[in-house]
Parts: sequence; structure tokens; C-alpha cells
Amino acid sequence: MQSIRDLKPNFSGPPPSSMAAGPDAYHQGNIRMTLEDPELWKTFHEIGTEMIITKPGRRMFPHCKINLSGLIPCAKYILLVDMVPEDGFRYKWNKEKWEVAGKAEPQPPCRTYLHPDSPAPGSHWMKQSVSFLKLKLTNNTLDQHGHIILHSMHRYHPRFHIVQADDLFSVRWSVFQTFTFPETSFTAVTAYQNTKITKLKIDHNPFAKGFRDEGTNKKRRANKISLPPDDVLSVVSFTLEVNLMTCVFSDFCPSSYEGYDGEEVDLPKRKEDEAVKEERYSPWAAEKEHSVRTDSPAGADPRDMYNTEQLVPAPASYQPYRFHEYGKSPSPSSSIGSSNSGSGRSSFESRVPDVATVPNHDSSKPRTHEIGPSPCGPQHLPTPQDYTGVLNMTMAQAGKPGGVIGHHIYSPYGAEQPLGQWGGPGPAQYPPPHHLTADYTTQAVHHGYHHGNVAEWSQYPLFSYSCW
DNA sequence: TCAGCTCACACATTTGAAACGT
DNA sequence: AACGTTTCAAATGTGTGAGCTG
Repeated sequence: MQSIRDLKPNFSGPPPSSMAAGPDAYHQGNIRMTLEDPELWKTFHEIGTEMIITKPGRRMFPHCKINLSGLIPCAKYILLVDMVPEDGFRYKWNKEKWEVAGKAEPQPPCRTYLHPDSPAPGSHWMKQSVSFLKLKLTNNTLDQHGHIILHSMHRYHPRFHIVQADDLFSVRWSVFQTFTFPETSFTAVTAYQNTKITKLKIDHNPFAKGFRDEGTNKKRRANKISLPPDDVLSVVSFTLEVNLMTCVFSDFCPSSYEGYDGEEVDLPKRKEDEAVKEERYSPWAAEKEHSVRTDSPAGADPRDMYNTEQLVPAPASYQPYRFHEYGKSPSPSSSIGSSNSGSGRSSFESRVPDVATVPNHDSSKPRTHEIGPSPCGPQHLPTPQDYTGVLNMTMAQAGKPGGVIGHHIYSPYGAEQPLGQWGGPGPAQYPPPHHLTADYTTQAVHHGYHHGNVAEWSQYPLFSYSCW
């Protein structure tokens, strides 16, 4: 299995004609996401963002805040975030820079953060920015609060997922539009390593005001940091690389760092070499290695953009994934991206019509329940029993020790479970979702209680990025 | 010995209930 | 009585630094 980056060169050219946008498909595929406060993110990114992870869970700072457009106002969507390993290495901070310290540790249980407003109509998501302020990171693999579990000294980046779904159940069968923003990548740490990051955090995080030089607590930090403020705050302008994927997760979920298997020997050294080469942008070099980047930091050329689409698997003819690259061609998002500096936002727009394969449906045809006759009309949702084959397949694969699991759209719903069970409290008769999870799901917390609402449900992993 | 982790701490903001005024 | 504003305490979020651990 290949990582997305690895796959990228293998796919090029325009989308197939079957993917050409019809009126509905256009609506489906025209979702645009912009990252709020990209300048702040970039400022951190240039130094090498670090995020503290603690046992009880720590918020991110800067926290993820996005704007959405292009959604169907009256269609319901679910927003999710998960964290994806940047690479297969563990790092250490050594003499003012990050160095590869070995192979990554086995991945912790995967968690996906579900935005508490989910599901909500497109108008809701679009009327104001969507904040993931409450998302917390932890290094406690036994965490029972639903926080996203990460390894310290490992690099990650958040992925934002939009799913058109009337309820949480239909998440399983819907096409995910996935967005990532390169400047949001970070290193998970239990204590800050780079004093520049510490200072940035203190300067920008209101909760840390007490540690500011002009604050009442300056005595504590007096001899800790001596960095000219202007130094760290100067923003190196560089063109954003924003990767867009339209996918159903399962197949892009790396179970280990297999995508790097072939490079394990060489990569660390190469990364260090490139770290020097690309230092002006970021202390991180490796992340750029597969990217097609313009050399002009101020250039308006669009960064290479690629798109993936993964299909809802069908029992009979399960397609692992489909991947389309739109990379080299300028896109609406390109112009958006190039104008980011003016708008103060990093944006990305999906141009891939959502086409999902469902049983007995031609994948080239729009799904009726997603691309209905009217964007605002009643939408047919597939019933669970339509897809028991998919579920069984998933379970069978999950049961294989050490096997590669092909489909890991994670859902707390069993196929036998009726729709609407999450609508309110009920007897705790439904098994926790973990029976479907990936290799590590034995580590997932088995909650005995039912899911009375979205917030509770959100603590369960929807997908496993750790399985291909 | 040392890098990485945990914990208690002081200081900050946020939140929500109570009190108050219109 | 209903509603809006203000106040205040508790909860929560933050980085620090000492101590612990492997």
C-alpha cells in the first residue's frame, strides 16, 4: 500500500469523463475549505510547530479553525478531524533542530474528532467559521475521553473531513471530502523543545499571557528565552501546498508506515539533507519531498494539488480506491490560494464530483441519495441492510491477525442497527464500535454506555488511518 | 548520565450561575 | 414576570520547572 504522497506520481491528468461535473456533481464537488489564520499557522510552521500532548489531553494552539463554502445549504454534513502521521519516523530535538531518531513507534489507537455541531446543514457550516477549539491531544493510549491519541516526538498533520450525511449512520456510505493544510503539520511533544515555539505560543495564546515578558510572571521566564520578537514573527512568504482528497477513508489509512518501507534506509539521511535545502521554509524538509513546489516563495503559481476519491465499497466489486490528480492544472482553488495573502486565509477547493460506488450502481453515475434531483429535496439514505456484505467483509478482514484491512470506515453502527439509534438515550444494548476497528483496536476503550448524542459518539474512532 | 515524561504550581481566560436593574 | 446586563466564583487552559523514570 502506498501513501498518498507515494501514489501521487502515478496518477495524473484530468478526471475521467465520467467524473465530469453535472449540475449536481458540481455542487457536490465544489466544496471549498479555507484555514483561518493561516499566517499564524505559517509562522509556527516555519519554526516547526510543536503541540503539547498530555495525559488529560491538551488543546492545540493554534487551534484548527476553518471556513467552508460550496456546501448545499440545506443538506446536512458532518465534519471530522483526524491526525495523520507525517512520516514513519520518531524525532529528537538536537542542537536547535529536529533530527530523525529512529523508526516511528507502533501507532496508537486512532481517534477521529467529530465536530460537536455535526450533523448540521451546509448553511450552518458556511455561515461562520468552524472551530475545532475543543479538540484535544493526548499521549494516553488508554484515554477514555475521546481525545486524539498521538505519540510524542512524532510528526502529524490534521485532516479535515466533510461528509454529506443526514445522520451519523450514513457517514459510512458517503463520500468524504478530505482537506489538509500543510502548514498545520506539527510535532507532538510532552514538553516544548524549541524555545522559539514556546515564545510564539506565549505571545499568541491568551491563556499564556502570564508568561509574556510584559506579564506579571516575567520573573519565571527571565533567563529562559532571549529571542527578538521580530525575528520569529517575520513571515516568510511561501506558496501553500494544500492537498485535497476526496475519499472514503478506508484505503488511505496507513496501518504502519508501510508506504515508506522501501525508503526506510535512505530516508533519514535524505531528510536531513533536504532539511538544509529547505530550511528557509521550515525546519522540516521531508514533508516537501514529494511536493511539487515553485521555487519562488512569493510566486503566485499554484502549488501542486492533488485529489483523491475513494469509493464506498460494494460487496461484489469492491474498489480499493480511486485517485485523481488535478495537480498541475490551475484551479479555482489556485487562484484562491494565490490570493490568500490578501485574504489572510489558506483555502482549498474540491473540484471532484462526489461519485460513490454503491451496490448495483455504476460508479460513474451519481448516487441518488447524494446527488438528488434537487439539492434541497428529500434525500434517500441507504438502509443498513443494503450493505451487510461490506460490513462482513470488513469484519472478516479485521479478524485476520496482522492482515491488511481494506475497508476501515469506522462506524459505531453495526449493519443490524437501525437508523436513528443515536437520536436519544436508550438501553445500552448496542455493542461498542470497536469490533470493527483496525489492528490496534484492542487498545480502544470499550465503553459500556450507549451513545446518547453526537458528543459522546465523537469519542469513538470513525476510521483507522493506520490500516491500508 | 540524560532525554523524555509527569506533576504541582501560578497565572490567565472562559463559563455559567446568581444578583441586579430595567 | 420577563428580559438583559453585570458580577463573581469555579472550571479550564497555559507554560514552567523540579523531580521521576527507563
